[in-house]
Amino acid sequence: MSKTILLIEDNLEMRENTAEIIELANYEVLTAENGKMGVELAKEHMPDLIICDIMMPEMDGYGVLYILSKDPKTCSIPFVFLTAKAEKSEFRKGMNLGADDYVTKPYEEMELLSVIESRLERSQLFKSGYEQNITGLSTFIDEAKGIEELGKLSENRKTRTYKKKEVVFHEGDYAGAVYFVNSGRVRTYKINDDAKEYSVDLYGSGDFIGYLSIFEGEDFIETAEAMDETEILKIPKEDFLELLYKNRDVSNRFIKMLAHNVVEKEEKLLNLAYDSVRKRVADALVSLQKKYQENNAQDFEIAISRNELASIVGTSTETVIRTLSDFKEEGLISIKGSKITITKSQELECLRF
Amino acid sequence: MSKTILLIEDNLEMRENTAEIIELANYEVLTAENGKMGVELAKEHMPDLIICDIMMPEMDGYGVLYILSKDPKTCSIPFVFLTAKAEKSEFRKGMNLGADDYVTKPYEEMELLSVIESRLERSQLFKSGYEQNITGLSTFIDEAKGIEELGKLSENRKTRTYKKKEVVFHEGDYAGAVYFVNSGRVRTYKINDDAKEYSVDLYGSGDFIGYLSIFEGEDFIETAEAMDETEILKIPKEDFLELLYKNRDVSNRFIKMLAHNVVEKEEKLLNLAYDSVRKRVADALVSLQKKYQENNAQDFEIAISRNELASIVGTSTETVIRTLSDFKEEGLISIKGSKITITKSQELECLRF
DNA sequence: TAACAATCATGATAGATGTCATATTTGTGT
DNA sequence: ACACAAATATGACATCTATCATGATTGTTA
Repeated sequence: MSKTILLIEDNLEMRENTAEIIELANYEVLTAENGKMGVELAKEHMPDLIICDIMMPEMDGYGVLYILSKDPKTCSIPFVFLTAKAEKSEFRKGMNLGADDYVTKPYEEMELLSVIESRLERSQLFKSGYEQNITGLSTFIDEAKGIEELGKLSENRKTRTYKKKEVVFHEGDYAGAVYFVNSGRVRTYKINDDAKEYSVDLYGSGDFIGYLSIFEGEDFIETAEAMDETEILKIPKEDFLELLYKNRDVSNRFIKMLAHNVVEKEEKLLNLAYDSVRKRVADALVSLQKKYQENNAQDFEIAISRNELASIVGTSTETVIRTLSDFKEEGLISIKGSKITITKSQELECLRF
Repeated sequence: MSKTILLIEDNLEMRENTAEIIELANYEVLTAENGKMGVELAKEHMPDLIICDIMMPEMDGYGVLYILSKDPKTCSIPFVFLTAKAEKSEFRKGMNLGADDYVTKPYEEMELLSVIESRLERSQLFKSGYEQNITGLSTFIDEAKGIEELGKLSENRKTRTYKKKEVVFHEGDYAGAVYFVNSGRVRTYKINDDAKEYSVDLYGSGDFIGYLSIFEGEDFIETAEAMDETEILKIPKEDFLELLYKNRDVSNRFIKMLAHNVVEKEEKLLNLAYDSVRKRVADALVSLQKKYQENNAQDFEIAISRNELASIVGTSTETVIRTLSDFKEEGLISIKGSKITITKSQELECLRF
């Protein structure tokens, strides 16, 4: 699906010219002839990028940026100024307001297009999980492969392959890097005083791991373990933080992602406190399916050991096994070896007792 | 300790002039007369900021930036180009390489100094992001309090007083504002299908409430209820977001706080999954004391109903009451009416069974 | 393919916690 | 100070879950 770009520009000729260029590059273009209309269109259509003139009647470009960056819905849309004002003071004013980039008129086609492309790619990086309707555990990056910025990060770096059950990092290890999953699955868990594991999060391809520890202190606060044969890229924390802080839209997406993560955990706490194991197992199965099923493939098999499932649900392995047996008898799932297939997802999802 | 700035500039007069200006602003200055020397000095002294000319013999500014940004040691040093080339193409080339800013010659003193200052400030924030220790949620606010902007927020606004048990906002209400606790205590809770409450968070004076909902959607995702007579300030979400986004400092702290919040919830999940009610009640008491005891006052009484305590622990009221009775018999706490005083905090904290 | 280890499955049982009932105490308002 | 509602305390019992034991199945490796 092609990206939508909102162009706000008062000059008719300029607007049509620019729109044409962008359309030729296969983007969808929305145009607005003044700031007010621009803001309205932005809120209504949620474009992937906004290009905006500064000098305009009704409302100037600074005003547009100001308004849009105060709304959590629109604050993380990349914003590029397009203007004849090449003067320093103007440049500084725009950047201070939080513009992501600046293109001065007259521009060359290539210049404009390269700015568009690089901004879109960057913002793609931190698409937050809930925007993509992923339930379950935090996926805050998707389609990360092939993205320029990340490409830069991974240049000259080796990916390493971890075997099933191999530990990526241990709780207490020095947290000098975050990890990026290229393929496979990883789970992170914490261990309590009785040596029981609780799975804190699950990750798939396109996810960063270990970023929380970076904000908490020197060391990793959890253990990460490959669930399959998994390919992982190691990224020094400096690089990660640079990527994170460099752009307004990226860091705003990160804030959203973290906020969503908190909410998700709170939800889990509520479930863990009062829901029966039966319901929690059902929830875990459904969210595992949603998380790892690709393109809604039919007959998706959930590949997870009873032990790992138990650590997600927060109960003993035997209890999980018993519950699965019950589900099987009731025809809600089918079991082939250690693989689980959900047969009645509707019923499983709505399970009350 | 004053910051060190590395100035790389081939023109003698320009170099001395600029160095003088920077020194007058109380920074320490290192100077290099060409790119090669600049790189060496940078690696040796690790300055806090680098100002670099573009056109130079031996190695030009782009080369310096390229080399330094490949080295993990030096890649996070803010890098500012200082140059006569005001042309767009040059500007873009530098920014694409990862320069943080651009100052064109001839510059005014104020311009240069303001760029230096803002870049140093910003890089300082990156550091604090993961190098500083943060203990609680309210720390964000404690620090924010000192920030001018927050003062402005509360000016000209009325506070409202809520009675004990009065609801500040309901789950499902439109989230058009966040709330700021001036005095008193507030708890937020969610309700599950069986109408059981789980206390998601506790707040005291100096805390913001309801900010998570703003990032999640239109409505509040939880209910907030005063635990005492409580004075609360209502802040429109636009104002809150302005405070948050306008200022790099604040948004950086906010990220830190959110990350910490996630970790805290994960910790709670681990406890809730495997710890006995006994241990969870003990933990809750200790953390309640830590949260609301002012200046380590002696004989601090925890004022909380058994019902509220149960919703924090995630268990039934009766079970909490039984556990408290046990603690009382064992001499760990004393109970006066509904008030609880911890008498052996050491033992309570280290409780295993 | 056979052998072996790991995982899965199930039974028996004890302990922890939830639920309902009821008595006692506390707090509040008049 | 009194009355009444609300909160706290305790008992009896049912239910859920963990634990330990043991057998069945699966998956892996030589």
